[in-house]
Amino acid sequence: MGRGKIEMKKIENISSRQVTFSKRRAGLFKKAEELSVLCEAQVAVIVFSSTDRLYKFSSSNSSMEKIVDRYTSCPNSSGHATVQNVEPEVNTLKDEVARLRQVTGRMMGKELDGLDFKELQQLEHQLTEGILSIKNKKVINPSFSSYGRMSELVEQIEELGNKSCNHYPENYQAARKISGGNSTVICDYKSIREEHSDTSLSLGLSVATSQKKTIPKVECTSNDSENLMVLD
Amino acid sequence: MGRGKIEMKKIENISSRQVTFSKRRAGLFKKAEELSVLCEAQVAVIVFSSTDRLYKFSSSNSSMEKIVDRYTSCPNSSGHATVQNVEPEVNTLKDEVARLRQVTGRMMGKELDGLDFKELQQLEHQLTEGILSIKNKKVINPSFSSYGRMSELVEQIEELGNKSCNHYPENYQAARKISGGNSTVICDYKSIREEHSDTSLSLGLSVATSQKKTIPKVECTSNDSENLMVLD
DNA sequence: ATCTATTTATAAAA
DNA sequence: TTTTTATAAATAGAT
Repeated sequence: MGRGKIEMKKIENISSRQVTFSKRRAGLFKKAEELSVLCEAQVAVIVFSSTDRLYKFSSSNSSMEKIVDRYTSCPNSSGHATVQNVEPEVNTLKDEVARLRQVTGRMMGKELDGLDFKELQQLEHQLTEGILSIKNKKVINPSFSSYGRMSELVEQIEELGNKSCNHYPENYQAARKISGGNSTVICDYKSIREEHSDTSLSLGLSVATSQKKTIPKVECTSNDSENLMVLD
Repeated sequence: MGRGKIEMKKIENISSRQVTFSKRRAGLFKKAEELSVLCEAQVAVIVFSSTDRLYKFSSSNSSMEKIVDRYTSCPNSSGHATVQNVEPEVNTLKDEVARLRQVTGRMMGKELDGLDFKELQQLEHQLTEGILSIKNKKVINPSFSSYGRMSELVEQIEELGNKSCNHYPENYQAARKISGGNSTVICDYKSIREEHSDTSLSLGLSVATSQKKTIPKVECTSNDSENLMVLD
C-alpha cells in the first residue's frame, strides 16, 4: 500500500527502514487499539527495534503488566507457568483462576466433554435459573422503568428473532436503537514522547541471539494514562 | 476499509463482533510479522478475547518467551522489573479471580445490579447459547447412547416439572410462548471439540481449590515452527 | 469461507 | 520527521 509494492524482506536502506519502522509501528499499535475497542479484547504489543529500543502498547481497557502477568500465568504459555511458584498463595490463586475459567467456559457451553449426563443436567438447570433471574431483573428493575413498554417490545422482537434461528427481523436494529444505545466513545491518540540522551546505547546488534541486559530506550503507547509514559 | 466506515466503539452485534475479531486479529498478526521482517524487529502480540481465549504471536526471529522475558527484565517496565516481582503477580491474580467470580456470579443470576438492559439481554443470550450446547451434547455424546430414548424421557419429565412449579413473572410465560419452548429449538451446532477426559469435575460452586490444572484454549500464531501451534 | 466496494495504510517523494 | 499523494492492502457487509 503505497506508491509501489515492496518485497517482504529486510529493507536494506537504513533511513527508509527507519521511516518504515516508525510508520508501521504506529500502524500496528493503532490496529491493536482498534481491535481492543471493537471487540473488547485485551491487547498487548511488545516491539524491540533492531537498535534495541523497546516500544510497547497495551489496550486502554487494561495495562501491560496485567496482560503480561495474565499471559505468564496461563498454563500453556510454556516456560513460564510450568515453574511452580514458591509462594503458596500464588499457586492457590492460580488454581482458583483455572477452576473459575473452567466453570465459566462450561457455562458458555465449552469444555463439556468431561461431564456425564447428570452433570450436564445440573449445569443446564443452573443456566436456566440464571436466565430466570435475568428475565426477572429486566422486568422488575426500577431503573428500567423509563423504558416502559419499550423494553418488553424489544425483548419480544429479539426472542422472535431468536426463534427464526439468529436472523433478526428487519426491525430489530431499529428497535435496539430506540431502546437507547450507549454513549459514543471518542478515541483520541495522545502518543507523547520525550527523548533523553542515552550514552550507553549500543546500536545495531543482531536480533534473537544475545539476551543482553543493556538498558534500552523504552517507548510506551497506551490510552491508559497509567501506562502512558516514556522511559529512557 | 470495507463497504462502509464503522464507528470506533464496541461492536454490539455478537456474531459480527466475532467475525471482526477473527479478521482483525489475523490482520494484526500479519502486520506484526511484516514489521519484524522489514525492519528486523522482535515483535510479540498477546490478545485475550472477551471470551478469555488467548491468542499470541511472536515474530519468527525470536520466541514469545524470549521477548516477554526480555520485556519483563527491562528495568523500566514497571512492576515486573527486578527480582521482587511476586507481589504484583498476586495482585493480578486476585483481580482475575475477582473478575471471574463476578462473571460466574452473573451467569448464576447474581450480582445483576450493575448491568443495563442491553447487557442483561446479552448475558441472557450467552446463557441460552450455553444451554443449546449442553442440550446438543446430551443428545450427541456417544457415551450416552446407552441411555437411548430414556435420557430424553427423563429430560422431558424434568422440564414438565419445572414448568408446573413456577414463580415466573407473568410476561415470562408470555415470552416463552412467543419464543417457543426452548426444548424445541433446533440449532446446528458444529462446535464439536475433541478433549481430554476429565473425571474430577466439581461443578464449581464451592470455593474449594483443586490442584487440577485445567487447560484453557490457547491459539498461537507464529512463523516460528517452535511456536506455531493450536491447543484446545 | 468467499466476494467486492470502500476505506485505510503506507511507499515514495518532497 | 512530517506531509502529500498515488497505490496497495485490509476489511465491512453481503453471500
